[in-house]
Amino acid sequence: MRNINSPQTEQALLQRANAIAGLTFAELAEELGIIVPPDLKRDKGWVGQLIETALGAKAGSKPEQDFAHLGIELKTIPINSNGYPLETTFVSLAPLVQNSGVDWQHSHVKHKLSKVLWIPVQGERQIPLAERYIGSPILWQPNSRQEQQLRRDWEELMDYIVLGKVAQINGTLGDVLQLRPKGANSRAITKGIGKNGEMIDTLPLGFYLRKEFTAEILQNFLLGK
DNA sequence: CACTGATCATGT
DNA sequence: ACATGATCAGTG
Repeated sequence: MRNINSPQTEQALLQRANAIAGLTFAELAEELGIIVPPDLKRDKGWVGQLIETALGAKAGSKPEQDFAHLGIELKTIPINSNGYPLETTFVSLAPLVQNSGVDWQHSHVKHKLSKVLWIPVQGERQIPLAERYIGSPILWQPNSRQEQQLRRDWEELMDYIVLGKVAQINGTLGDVLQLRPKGANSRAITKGIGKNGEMIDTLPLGFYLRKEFTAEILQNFLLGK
């Protein structure tokens, strides 16, 4: 696999992202010497890692933005033929303990979403993985209304966590941000706060952006907003 | 058929 | 277990 250096400026990153727009996964994978799997069933993160490699993001599991020196997080987003998101977007794990005093301004969610480079990709399963196209990049920062929506949901959801109501949490809570399981499987365990304030074993949860929210980001870009 | 809950791969 | 990258798939 060819090594690609990390872009040193936002402009250079955007230039690279624009350069791969219009390629199929097969075309980009060949350039990079990467094998395209038959489907994503056992390679759910493959598209994200393909784009990371192409744009020079460091691979790995480090808990920081993809382009920390640029303050930019990279996200691929699968869309249908109408340009509408096919999936929610994972943001970060929810802190289920040691979270008293954490406010929105210092939250992982706010930090991760402060600046995101979205790469729309074709995601419909009827299209063979190799033949799916990469779309044009969208560099996004939340506007004041979007940040207010995120903050309101984050604060509501964190209240459940801090007040020992994790057992009452489900994916229906939150207008634009939701909490859903995030782990190897339903047997995954982490520490949380119980209804009497005690430490309990519970399912790890992650913050996800609802499709309606990311759809607005993509739509605003098309409208030149 | 959209959505929530479940799941997969990999590195630390 | 937790962080990265996400999509799968049963069901209301």
